[in-house]
Amino acid sequence: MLRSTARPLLNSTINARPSCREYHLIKHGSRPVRPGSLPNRVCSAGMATDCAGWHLLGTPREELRLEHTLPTGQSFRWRETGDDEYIGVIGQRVVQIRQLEDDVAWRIIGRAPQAAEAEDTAVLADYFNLSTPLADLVRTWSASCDHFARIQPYFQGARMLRQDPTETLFQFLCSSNNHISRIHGMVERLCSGWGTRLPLTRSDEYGGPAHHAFPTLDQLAAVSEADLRAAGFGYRARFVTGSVARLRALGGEAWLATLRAGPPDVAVAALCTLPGVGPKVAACAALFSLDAHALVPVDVHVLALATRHYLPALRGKALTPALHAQVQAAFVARFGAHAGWAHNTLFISELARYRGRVPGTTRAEEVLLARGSEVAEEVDAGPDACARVVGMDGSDASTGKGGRARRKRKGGAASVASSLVEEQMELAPTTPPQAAA
DNA sequence: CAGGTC
DNA sequence: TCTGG
Repeated sequence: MLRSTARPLLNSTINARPSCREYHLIKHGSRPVRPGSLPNRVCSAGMATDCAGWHLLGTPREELRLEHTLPTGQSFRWRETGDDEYIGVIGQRVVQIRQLEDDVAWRIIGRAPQAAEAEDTAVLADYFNLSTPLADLVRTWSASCDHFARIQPYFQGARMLRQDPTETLFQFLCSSNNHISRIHGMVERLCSGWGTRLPLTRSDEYGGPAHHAFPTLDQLAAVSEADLRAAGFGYRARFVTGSVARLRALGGEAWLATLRAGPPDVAVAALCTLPGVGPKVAACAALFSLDAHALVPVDVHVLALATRHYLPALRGKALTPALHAQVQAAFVARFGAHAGWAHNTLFISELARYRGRVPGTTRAEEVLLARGSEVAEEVDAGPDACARVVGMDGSDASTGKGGRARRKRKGGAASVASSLVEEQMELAPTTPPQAAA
């Protein structure tokens, strides 16, 4: 399942690293990690066990930052277990992973019996999509978009994962009309309730909860709608049971995997035939698991940033399938074949927890981040360098029809102004990007 | 009260 | 139409 047939698993950076070397720069950001909290040495696959099983991924910080990749909404299978450290499940393996100053260390702490140790390195490289050089792409995106260039240094290493298709589809079935925290719980209950338990191999060092593989389609077929409602799925319970049935009729996991080889629009169309799967969920599943690197899942936040920077004429419009397509086209026109990856960095920069991280953000943008795009002109009419319509014939864009005339916001300019003050006060002190130098 | 799909 | 924040 995790075996890649479409591309080589490793890049030269990974292969070229030393087999076993000392940790030199054991730091988190600017804080040194206390001695003894990390193993003395790390090893490549197959080395002796005195290295405590740790390996280096070989990814400098421009290529992978865990905090921008694991807890930012593309997977709900990771739990933060420490400062810049996570435990999660990749396929049949329980993985402990830790951010270092200019690399990432990992080790396997549990596995199914059939998960061979010899495959560990390849499985990790595949999951983290290491054959795609993020830093090179970032340079081209920064040249194409001033807004991207400005925010990107604060969100380095926001890498797209290459997750299992079935797992990804059901994770994002849960995501519709829902928030990250709740999705996390639903996915966890799905796995612990019906997935195969993965035995720990280092139980002496780990006292946390048990870990489970994501349930197979056959295991999911045994789950009733009532089970799922009891597990807190709400009306999505029927989406899950319905999609399980339809998926099995179509050929199960193997059929889903064939979508990787075909064009992205075919994958999206196929996914949209499943109950509970619309354009957004389909784009998530395709981008996060089916190698559809150009796809952009358009939710309300992505729509907001797109109208702000690329498609001002769409301001105030509803998120219809046609609009979804327009935003998708604008992203591809600007960012190219890996537009979905570029969108990922932009999406993260919009998350509430990162608000205020980019210094010099205009007052208008702060209001927009908090309130949506409708009030932009009331506060700051300054045009952004990116705010040009891209990849459209201009039929609707030039007229602005249906755009700013319809403001359905609650509260007028006065409330905007007062919220501005609140916003400014809430802003965190401007922290420089940790690796801008 | 936010948040995609039917 | 569900439920956590």
